[in-house]
Amino acid sequence: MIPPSSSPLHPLIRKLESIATLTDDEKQAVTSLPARSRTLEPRQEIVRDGDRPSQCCLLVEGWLYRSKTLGDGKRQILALHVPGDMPDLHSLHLPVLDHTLATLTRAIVAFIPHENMHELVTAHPGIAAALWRDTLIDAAIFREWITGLGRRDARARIAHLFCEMYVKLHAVGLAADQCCEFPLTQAEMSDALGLSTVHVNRTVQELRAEQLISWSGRSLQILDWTGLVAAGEFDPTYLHVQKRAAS
Amino acid sequence: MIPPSSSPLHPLIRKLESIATLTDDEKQAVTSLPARSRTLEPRQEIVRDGDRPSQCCLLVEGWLYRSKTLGDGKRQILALHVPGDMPDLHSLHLPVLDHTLATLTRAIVAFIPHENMHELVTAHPGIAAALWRDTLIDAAIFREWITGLGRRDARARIAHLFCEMYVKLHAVGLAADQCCEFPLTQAEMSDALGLSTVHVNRTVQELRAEQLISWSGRSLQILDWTGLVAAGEFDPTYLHVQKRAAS
DNA sequence: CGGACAATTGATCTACCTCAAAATTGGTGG
DNA sequence: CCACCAATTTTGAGGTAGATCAATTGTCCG
Repeated sequence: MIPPSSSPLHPLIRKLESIATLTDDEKQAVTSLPARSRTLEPRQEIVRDGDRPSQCCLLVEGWLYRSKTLGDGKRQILALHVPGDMPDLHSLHLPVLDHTLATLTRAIVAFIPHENMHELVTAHPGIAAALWRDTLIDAAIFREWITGLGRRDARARIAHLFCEMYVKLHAVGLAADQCCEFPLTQAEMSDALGLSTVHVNRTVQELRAEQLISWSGRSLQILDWTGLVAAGEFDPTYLHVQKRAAS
Repeated sequence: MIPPSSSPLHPLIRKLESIATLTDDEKQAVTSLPARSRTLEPRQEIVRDGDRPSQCCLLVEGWLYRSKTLGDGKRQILALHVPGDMPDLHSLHLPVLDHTLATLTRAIVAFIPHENMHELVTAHPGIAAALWRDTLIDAAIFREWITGLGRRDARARIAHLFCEMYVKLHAVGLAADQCCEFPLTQAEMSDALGLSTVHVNRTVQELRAEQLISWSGRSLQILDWTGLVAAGEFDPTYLHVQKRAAS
C-alpha cells in the first residue's frame, strides 16, 4: 500500500506517519491525490503575500522558507521547510496569504488543488486530524521562535536552530550520524534569527571554535550534540515528534 | 437559537461568528456543550508546561496569556487572549503542553472536556473547520510577533501591540470609539515584546508625548489611530477577521 | 495610614548593528 | 585546466538601541 518512493506523495506519507498513525485506507487516499510536480530553481517565489492560492504546495525535495518583508526592506524569515512539509496548508482555511513562500535551494514541489484536499479531509476525518495536528506543530515551532527572538542571545538562537533542523530532518529520515544538509547562507540565517549577518558570522565562528559544530557549504555536522543542546537550551518537546519515520 | 448572553458559551459563538459563518444547527450544537465555569484570580496558572490536559479552556471574561520560561528565569509571553478565545484548543491534538496558560486579570473560564469537543467536531465538520481556522489565525498572529521581535524596534513593537489588541477586541464587540481595556503591567508588556521594563516605560512615554495614545491603569484610548498604525506598520490582514460581530 | 506593587528616572554598560573593505569560495566559459 | 566573476564569508572599527542596576515616586487598597 505504501507508494513507491518515486511518487511525489511519498514524502507526505512519511511526514504524516512521523506525526500520526494512518490506516492503509488513509494512506491509499493520500496516494491517489492528484499532484502536479514541478522543479524550481533556488531563491524563487512560489506564492506571494496577498495571493489567494487555489492549491496547496507539498515539498518533495529541497528546502523552502516563508518570510515577511517590512516597509524599509527588512526581511524576517518565519519558517524553514523540509521534504514532506506542506508550507501553505493553512491557505485551505485562510484564503489570503499573509506572507511569501519561496525556495531556498533547487526544489521539487507538488501542487494539489484545494478542492481535492477538501474532499480528502471530508472523506477521511483521520487525515483531517493529522493535517490539523501538523498545522498545530507549525504553530508550536512559531512559539519557540518567538521565545528565542525575545529572550535568547545570538549564540543560543543559532545553536537552537541547528538542533531544530537536525531533529526535523531526522524525523523524516533525512539526517543521521549527526550529519545533515543546512543550505542557508549566513545572510538567510540572520533574517531567520533577527540578527545581522556580521554578528551571525562571528557567533557561528564561536560555535566552531567551541567544537560544537562543523558547517561549510551546505553540510552540517554536529560534533557535540550535548554541548549544542546546552548552548541552545534545546528541548525537542515542542516539535511533538511521535516517532522516527522509516526511510 | 442564540443563547442568552448569560451563557458561558455565548462568547464562543460570538467569536466563531467573527471568523466563520455558522448554521443555526451548528450554533445549537455549540450551545449544548457541557461547560464547567470557574472564576479565577489574576496571575493564576491554569495549565502548565508539561501538563496533559483532558479539557479545553474557553475564556468567558477577562484576559489570559501564554508564556514560556527559560532556564535563567527569563520569561517570554507568547500570546494574549480575550473573551471568546480557546487558548489551549491545540491540546485536542497535541497531548502535552509546551507552555503555560495563566490569567492576567480576574477571569471567568469555562472548561469543556476533550471528549465533548471531539464529538462536536466529528458531528459537525463546519465547526471543525471553524476551529481549525481559529488555530490557524493563532499561528498567523505568532508569525506577526516573530516579525516584530526579529525586525521591529521598540516603538513599532509597542504601537503594533496596541493596534492588534484593539482590533481583536473590536472583532468580538469589546472595543469601540478608540477605547478598550489594556490590563497589562509594563513588566508584562516587556515580557511579551522581548524588551526590558525600563525601555518599555520610556518608549510608552514617547508614544504618549506624540499624542498617539493615552493609557493609564487598565484602560487604553487611541488618540490617533492613523499615527499609531504608521508607528507600528500595522496591517490587520494577518488577523483574518471576517466581519465585526454583533455585540 | 501603611504596605505592596507599579511606574518613573538616572547613570552606566554591552550585545549587537552599521559601514566598509578584504579574503574566500564555487561555478562558468574559454 | 585555468582564469574570472559573482556571491559569500570574514575582518576591522566605530556607533547605538536597548539592557542592567539602583533608587525614587506614585497609586491603589484594605
